[in-house]
Amino acid sequence: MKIDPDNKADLSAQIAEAIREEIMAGRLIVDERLPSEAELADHFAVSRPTVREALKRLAAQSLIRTARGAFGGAFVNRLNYPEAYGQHITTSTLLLSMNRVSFDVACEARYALERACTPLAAARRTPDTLATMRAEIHRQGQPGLTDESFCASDVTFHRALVDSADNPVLSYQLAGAVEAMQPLMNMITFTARSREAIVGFHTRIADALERHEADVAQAALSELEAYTLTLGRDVMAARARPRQPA
Amino acid sequence: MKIDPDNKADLSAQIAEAIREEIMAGRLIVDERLPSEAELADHFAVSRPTVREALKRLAAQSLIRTARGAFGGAFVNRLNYPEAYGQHITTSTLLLSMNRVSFDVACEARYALERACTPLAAARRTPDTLATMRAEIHRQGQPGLTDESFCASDVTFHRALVDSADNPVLSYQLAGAVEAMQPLMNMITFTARSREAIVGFHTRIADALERHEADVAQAALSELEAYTLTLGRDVMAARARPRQPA
DNA sequence: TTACATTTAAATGTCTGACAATTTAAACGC
DNA sequence: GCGTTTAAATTGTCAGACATTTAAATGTAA
Repeated sequence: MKIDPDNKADLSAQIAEAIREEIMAGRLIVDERLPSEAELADHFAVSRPTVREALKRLAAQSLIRTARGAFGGAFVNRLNYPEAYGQHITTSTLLLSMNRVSFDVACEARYALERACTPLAAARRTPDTLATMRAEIHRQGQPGLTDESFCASDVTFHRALVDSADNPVLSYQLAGAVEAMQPLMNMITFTARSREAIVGFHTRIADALERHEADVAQAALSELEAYTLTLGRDVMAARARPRQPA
Repeated sequence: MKIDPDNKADLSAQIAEAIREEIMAGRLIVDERLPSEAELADHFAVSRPTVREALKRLAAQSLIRTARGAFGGAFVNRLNYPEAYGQHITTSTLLLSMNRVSFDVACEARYALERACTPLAAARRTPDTLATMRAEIHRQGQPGLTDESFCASDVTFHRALVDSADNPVLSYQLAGAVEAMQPLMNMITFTARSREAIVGFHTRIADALERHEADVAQAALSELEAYTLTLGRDVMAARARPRQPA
C-alpha cells in the first residue's frame, strides 16, 4: 500500500484515495481482505478513528464492505448491478436537480438514449418485458391515478423498454437518464387528454416491439419526445413567469 | 431531521441515510449549512466520531463539503459535472471489471449509445470538436505510439464525438460507457494494420460529421463496432484458452 | 464418535475526552 | 480609519477504553 507524502488534504481522504487506487488498479482484488483497522492505523501512522473515516468513505462508494467478528474485517466488494444502479441514479438525479438542467436538454438526452436501445429491443424483446409494458399501459389508463403514480408507471414502462434490449450495461447506463427525469416529470400536471395521448404512444411502441419493427418504435418514441417537450415547456414557462397566481 | 428508529445497521450508515434523504428530497438545499457535528451528535444521541463517519460517507458521494474554522461546517454541495463524471466513471469501470462483463456486451452498449449521439453531433459539431477529432486521428497514425497511448487517444476521439452533440447530460451518461471500456481495450494488441483500419473509420466519421451526414457517420460507427468486436474476440478467445504459450 | 454447549480470541462498532489547526469576526491599539 | 491581535467556533486528529459480534477452538455428554 502506498504512503501519504507530506501535506495536503484530510488524512482520511488521502488514505481512502490510496486504497481506492489499489482497488481500481486491480492490486486489491475482489473479496480480498484489507488489513485490520489497527494495522492500517499503524501502517499509515494515524489513529484508528482516522482510518475508520477513510474506510467509511470507501464503503459509501460500495468499494468495500465490512464484517464484524473474529474473521471479519474490510473486504473488497464486488460491485453488483443493484448497487451500481443506486449510485448512478442518485448522482444523475442530483446532477439534474442542482444544476438547473433545462427540461429540453434532459428530455433530448433521454429519448436519444432510448432510441439507441430500440433496435436491440425490437430484436430481443421477450413475452416477459412485453407483458410488463402492457401492464403499465393498462395502469396508465385507470381514471383515479394520481399524477405521481402515472409518472412512476411511465418510468417502469420505459425501463421495461430499455431492459428489452437484454444488455445489462445498456440498462445500467440508461437507468440514470430515465430515473433522473422523474422529478422533472413530476412537476407536470397530466390531464386526461394528455394521458390518453401518452398511452397511445406507449401502445404504438409496444405493438412495434412485439412485431420486431424497430423503425416504427423509433418513430413513435420521437413523437412521444416531441409531445413530452410541449408538456414540459408549458410547465417551465409557467414556473419562469413572475409570481402571478390564479 | 428524522430520527433512527430502534435497531438495524450501523448508526453512521443510518445517520448518513437520513441526511441523504433530506438532500434528495430537497429539504436541505444547495449551500445550506448542516448543524455542527456536536449538534448532530446531540440530536441523534450518538457520539461525535459516529456523526463524523456519517458525514464522511456523504462527502465521499460529493453530497456535502466541509470547511474548518469559525463559520465552517458541513454544507450541502452543488454536484457539478466533473465530480459527477468521476463518480460515474469509477462505478462503471468497476462494474465492468468485476462482473466478467463480456467484451461483446460492453462493446454493443457503447456503440449503441454513441450512435444515439450521432444525429445531434452531425447537426451541432463545431470547428473545435472537429479539430480535436482530427488531432487524435493524426496522433493515432504516429508510428511509435504505444498500445496504451493509442487506446487513450481512441477514448479522447470518441469523447469528442459525444461532446459534439452539445448536450451535457448526454456527455455525462456516455462518459461511463466510453471510459469503462478502456481497460478492456487495453488488453488488445493493436497491429499496424488494425491501427490503419481504425484510423480509416475515424476519418470517415469525422468527415461525415463535418458534412452533417448523420447516416454516413452511423454506418461508419457500425462498421467500426464490428471491426472492434473481431479484435476483442481474438483477445478473449486467447485468454480463455488454457495455458498454452508459444 | 458424534452432537451440542461453552469458551475464547479477533475484529469492528461506539463512546468519552482531549488537543491541534483553521478561519472568521470582533476587539484593540495606533 | 486602518492594521493587528485576540477570541470563539468548528472541523481534524489522537488516545484509550468498552461493547458487540462472529467463528473457531475447546469441552462435555449421549
